[in-house]
Amino acid sequence: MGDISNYFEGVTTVFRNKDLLQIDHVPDNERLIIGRESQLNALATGLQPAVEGQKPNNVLIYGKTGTGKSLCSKFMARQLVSAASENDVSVGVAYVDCFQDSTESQVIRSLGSTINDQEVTDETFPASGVSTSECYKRAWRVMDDLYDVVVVVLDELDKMDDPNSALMNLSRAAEAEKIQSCKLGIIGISNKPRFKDRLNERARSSLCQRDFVFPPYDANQIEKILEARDGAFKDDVLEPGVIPRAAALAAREHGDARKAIDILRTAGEMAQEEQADTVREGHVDAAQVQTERDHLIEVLAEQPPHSRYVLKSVALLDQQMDDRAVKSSDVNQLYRQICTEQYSSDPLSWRRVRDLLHELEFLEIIERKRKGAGRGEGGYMETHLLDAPEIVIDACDAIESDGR
DNA sequence: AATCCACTGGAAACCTAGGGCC
DNA sequence: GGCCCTAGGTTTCCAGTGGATT
Repeated sequence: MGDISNYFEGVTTVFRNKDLLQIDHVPDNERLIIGRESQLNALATGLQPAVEGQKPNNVLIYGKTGTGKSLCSKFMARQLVSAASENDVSVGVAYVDCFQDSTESQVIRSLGSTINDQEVTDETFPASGVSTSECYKRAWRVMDDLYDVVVVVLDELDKMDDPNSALMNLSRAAEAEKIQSCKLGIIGISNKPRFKDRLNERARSSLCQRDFVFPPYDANQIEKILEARDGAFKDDVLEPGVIPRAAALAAREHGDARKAIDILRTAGEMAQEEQADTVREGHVDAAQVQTERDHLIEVLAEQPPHSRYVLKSVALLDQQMDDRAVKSSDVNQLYRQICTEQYSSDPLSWRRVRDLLHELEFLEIIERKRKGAGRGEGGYMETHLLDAPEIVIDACDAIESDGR
């Protein structure tokens, strides 16, 4: 081995175990989960029967982003698997993010392929080419073949196009004798408390056997959460004010622990980049701006290019109109102009632009209100950006230049 | 309270690309 | 090879809507 490693020498690192600050990191000790004792207990009670190989209760969980819903569900599912295996009960857990897999067909495919073991069952779950009902049948066979109990975690359930049909099919699997020996339990996770209203009678009664709420964390709890993960850093790297500062910033926005952890990790990365020995409060403030931009870029990068052109038009109008409302038809006008002049591509139809605006609203990047302008003037939609226009424009441009 | 209009958003249909099964 | 499936992006058509003005 020659001296190929020079690149890594002499770079001081502030991290000891950065994994602790990844958002999907699930602690292996419940003492590291702060302030969620009653929720963990409720979850455990719901899942309890599965330890004996019985059917677990279906559970519905509400709570805003970053309140520990996914974390607790994953943690408890893992506990369940090991507790059950001591009784010789084999439990399968399928975690499905309905934001990514938003149609019934995608959900069942994703579910199937996570619990599947092709070597044993000889089943496959191709992304296309097989009907949805065939995928269900394959999933039932996999469950019967491999497991005594299967727990399906449906995260971001409110982001599903039509949750009813999938929920009905899953919850009624046993009654309809689709699966013979295997028991199936569902944990549904939703950001919106009103989600229940979108469900029909059957889906609601089966899913909502038990439901409970994850309240937002307060600044104190967020501080403890961050402290619980300070092993991510080397000793004495964090200056005293850092954690309280990060906690305060995150608590200001509806107690989002995920955001707090993001900010802390980014602050560390920034300190490291400038080869500082310690992470200071200044890094935290800079990290907050950075994470906001990063988040925007992450979301926008997955959108079709024209969605970004539309958003950019909104941002430009928002910027130049001071506090006058932005009308969708104005957005369309500017969008058409930007398309031909800046990106030299054919603008999409007016109808499609309205759809893109609708999607941007759904992604919580813009906010809209319907207005009527009066006799002979028609009605229109008032659009507002949720972030500063400069950040939005910057993020759009960053993706464009990054894209190739 | 009736009117009026541009805008809104649902529905249907089209197209392309990707793929499985017999 | 023919027939079946799904997905994503788009267009076309159109009934419905809000609220200031009459």
